Amino acid sequence: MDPHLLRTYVTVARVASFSEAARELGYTQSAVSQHIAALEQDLGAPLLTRRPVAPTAAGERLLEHAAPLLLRLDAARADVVRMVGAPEHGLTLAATPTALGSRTLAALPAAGVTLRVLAREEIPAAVARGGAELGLVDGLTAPNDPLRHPDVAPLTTYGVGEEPVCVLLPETHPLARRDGLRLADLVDARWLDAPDAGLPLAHLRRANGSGGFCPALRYEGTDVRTLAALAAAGHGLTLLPRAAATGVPGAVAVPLVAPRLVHRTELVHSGSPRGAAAALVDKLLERA
Amino acid sequence: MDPHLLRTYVTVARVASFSEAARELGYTQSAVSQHIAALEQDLGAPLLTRRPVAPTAAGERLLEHAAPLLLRLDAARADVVRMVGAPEHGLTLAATPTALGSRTLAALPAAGVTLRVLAREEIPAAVARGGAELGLVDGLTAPNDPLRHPDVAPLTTYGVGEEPVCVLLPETHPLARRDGLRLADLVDARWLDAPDAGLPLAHLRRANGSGGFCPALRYEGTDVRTLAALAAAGHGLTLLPRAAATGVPGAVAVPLVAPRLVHRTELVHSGSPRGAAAALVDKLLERA
DNA sequence: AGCCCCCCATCAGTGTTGCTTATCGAAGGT
DNA sequence: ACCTTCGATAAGCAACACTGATGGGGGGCT
Repeated sequence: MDPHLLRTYVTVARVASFSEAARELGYTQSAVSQHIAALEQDLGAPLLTRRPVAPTAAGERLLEHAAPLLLRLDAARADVVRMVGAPEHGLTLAATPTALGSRTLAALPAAGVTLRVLAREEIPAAVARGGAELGLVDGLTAPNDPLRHPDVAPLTTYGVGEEPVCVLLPETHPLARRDGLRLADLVDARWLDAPDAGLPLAHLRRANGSGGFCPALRYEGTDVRTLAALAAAGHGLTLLPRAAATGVPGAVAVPLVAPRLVHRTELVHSGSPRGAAAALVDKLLERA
Repeated sequence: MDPHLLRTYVTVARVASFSEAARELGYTQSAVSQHIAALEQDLGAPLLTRRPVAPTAAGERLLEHAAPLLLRLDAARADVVRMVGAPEHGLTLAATPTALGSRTLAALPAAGVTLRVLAREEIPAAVARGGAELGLVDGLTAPNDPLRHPDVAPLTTYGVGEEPVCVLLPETHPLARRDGLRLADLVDARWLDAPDAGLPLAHLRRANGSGGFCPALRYEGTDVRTLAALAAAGHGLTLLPRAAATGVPGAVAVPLVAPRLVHRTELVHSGSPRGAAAALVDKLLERA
């Protein structure tokens, strides 16, 4: 179970080709073939069908393990190297679009910041790997409940703020005049599924304890304005933190009153931040 | 960052000796020395001080990563091998002592079961490694909230039951006549700290949102009767699920009424259980 | 059908790696 | 001051991992 073997295995599984994987990894096709054979012999079972190349049942299982494993490996090396190497000057911050409130933006230092907008699940990974010193993740929870992050590595998280959640509806929507909405009444509505820009429907399903919330349109970008425009145009409802939901032309933001959910954003970093990262952490926390 | 190097590194750090680690791993002292040197060169920093052998700051950091990493590696191999190998006949169940309610015990098949009582945090690891097919973990949460497990591997968990929580007090205790107790009133009481037998104080601190709950006596065994006897003898309070707290001679069990916490037990397994394990899972879930 | 091409498996060869044995310098105990 | 113990280093050897070449089997195109 050498990590190298695992790495070639996942690439082979991804590109569904030995030769292509070899090219990608800079090996010969022969080496890749031997890697897979070694893994299969080690585990005592075929992992891939050949022609077409596709994971077997055991292979699927291994895939589930391999990705987080390799991620953790990268995270470990990055974490140790980071605390050894010189504190770089630039500061990279990975965040979801909805996690970037005005307070956060105001706290950023004037220069030398790289802001990287990523999908929600990629942020802990990016911070762990060292692609970003700090991460801002948001999500839906009960007040004061921490978010659930994929546990990719030993990361530290702090809550940096909670905000009410609103449903964004077109002005013409029959419910647009309400003062507050109950989630249970919206189970059968048409929803936008925008896991990277808005708040994921999966959080809603979990909060509501049941299924429903079938998506009418799926938006795969990370641009909140587009998402809001989609909602205003009547393509479906979406949830946004209040600040992001107000002032959208053609749409109104109605607070969600039941269940009691908040839009919570958390700061995540690995180990002990240094330099500009540490300063930003302090700045964000002192007012939290 | 070969796992072999990592493994020798953690053993060296554990036993604080190159030579001793070499003996334990079946290497020569020279090999161990080279392993550590390779790691240090790879990461670009010393990981251990020599004479005495102790981890440096970077080494400490690496240690935090290494243990879960190696665990996941074992878990991956065990998981794949498990679904390939023949379904063994015996069934091994790992559980905390307080997770074993009468309902669970009644559901066990008549023969061929190995029951392994472990500390709370070891159970997910044991299930992941394949040391047990199934695990039963318990803990304190808000009603219907899932427990938080250390995320050692992709494991599946189901709730199998929730039960009221009681404070176990000596009969002579001034609060023993109460119908219910509030946690906030007990912050400054003397508590037993029995992380493996009872319910960990850390859960309490988290639920109560603050510190306090300083332990008067620490009990490191896994025997609930002893723990109850300690409480009855006045060495400190402890929390137990109602079933385990009732009928203790010399002690009374008073329900905890605020905050609303329940003793929740969850069934954890990895992948798809087969044979006797699958039967037990069904049996436990159908009545949940 | 026949042909060709692409893909994966296998084999032999080779450079590198990883472990062992042997030896040295340094620190601590007696 | 001696001896023991511990970790670092050097040299040698065996196993390993990768390369390049070759072979067999399918699918697609004509």
